[in-house]
Amino acid sequence: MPAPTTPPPPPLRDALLLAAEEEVGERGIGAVSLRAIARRAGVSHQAPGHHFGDRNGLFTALAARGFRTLARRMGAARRKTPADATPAERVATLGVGYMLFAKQHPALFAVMFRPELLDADDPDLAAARASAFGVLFDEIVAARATGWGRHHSETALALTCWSTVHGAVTLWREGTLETFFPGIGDVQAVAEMVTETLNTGLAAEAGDAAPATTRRS
Amino acid sequence: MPAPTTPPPPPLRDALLLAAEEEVGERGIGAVSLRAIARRAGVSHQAPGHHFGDRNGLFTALAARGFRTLARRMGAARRKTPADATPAERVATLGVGYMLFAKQHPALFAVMFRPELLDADDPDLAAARASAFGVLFDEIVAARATGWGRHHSETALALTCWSTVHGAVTLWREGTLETFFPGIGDVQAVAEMVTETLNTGLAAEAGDAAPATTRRS
DNA sequence: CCCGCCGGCTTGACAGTGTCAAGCTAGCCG
DNA sequence: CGGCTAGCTTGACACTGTCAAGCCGGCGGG
Repeated sequence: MPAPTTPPPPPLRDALLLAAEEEVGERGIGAVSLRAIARRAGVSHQAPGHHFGDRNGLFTALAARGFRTLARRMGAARRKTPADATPAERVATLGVGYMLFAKQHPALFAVMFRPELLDADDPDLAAARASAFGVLFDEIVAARATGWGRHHSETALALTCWSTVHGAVTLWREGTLETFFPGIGDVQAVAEMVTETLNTGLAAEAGDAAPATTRRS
Repeated sequence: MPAPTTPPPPPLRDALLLAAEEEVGERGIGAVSLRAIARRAGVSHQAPGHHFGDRNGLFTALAARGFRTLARRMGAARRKTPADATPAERVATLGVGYMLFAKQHPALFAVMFRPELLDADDPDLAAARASAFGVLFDEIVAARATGWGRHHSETALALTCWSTVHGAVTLWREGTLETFFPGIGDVQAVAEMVTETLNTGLAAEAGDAAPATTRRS
């Protein structure tokens, strides 16, 4: 009874998703068409429609795949952080991982947060998205249990951290950051800057003589 | 010599931009077409092309208009803050204004940050965008001069604040926030939550007995 | 053995799209 | 009065997403 419900998925499905990712990466999300994807995969113009129903169906499947690899990537990043890392560092590592993912898989990231391309109520997409977010949320809950950000609700912490990295990488992708902060550098630099600023706290410094620092060394 | 370079712009231009905004608001950014905009404005299918060159030309003009009203709105919000407000409050007010703008003008906001719809090197768009960002940046520089966030560069502060509010409102618009934080409330509530969390500082609390607070009362 | 069926994919058609090219018309200047 | 130009229309074309029907090879039951 390995998988009576899902017989081995036809390889064409995966080939189409791969072709879609490549096409988005080359032409850009605004100029991609189902027919071009089909051409790239070497099949008929309607093959995507056959497998995914319609346009949104294909992009939904692609986004779900994106959320799954994001979850995997963040999980791996978390596992690789040294055991003696501070809670702030652990959360920051996850944030940097989030932003690096967006750089390494621009086509996936472009689709994942474009609601008009997605079936909002697709259960597979919802599950994939939840699993990715769960990695972040679990880490924040664990960090808060050690005192980090303990004066805020878990909701407020997760919301703010996620918003910051998501906003930063979104603006970076558009080239907006490079326009307003010339020479600001790569995503890595941007990521470290925002995570450090967020972690250190702003208002607290106005009254303190020494800044509360994030790094141990 | 009032305006020898720009003769009074034909009213149809404005009518088309208005029709475009309405159309985006109703059908959504993904389903809007030049022909539908022309129909709504009661003109021929090629009138938009005549005035704006092509699809991106129209959306670029619309985005520029959006950045101008955003700049105006943030300027007004800044002028309305009480004279005895703390620097942190002044910056937070601007952030909340940014997010409220996105709620009140969803169609404009949708176009403003969608690079594949815009002519990246349009000077009018660049100027409008810079003026909006300038309001935020000036406020942050002024706040930092009083000690707020003084251990960070102006770049780091502006980048982090902007990223946070931009990310929060982006995620909110997609409905993602309501999915993961059910009952989190309106943009206003989200905005106050992230600005307060950002202002208070996280890591600082791990070592301090009392939280560094943002509010005076 | 053969016949029908069914999943996987193709072919054909259609309305709708963005854009190029040419045409129209009203108002102005000489 | 003749021609020019700005502002808009009309016509055409290639391309898109999607609906409908068709093809075909392998499988199970008689």
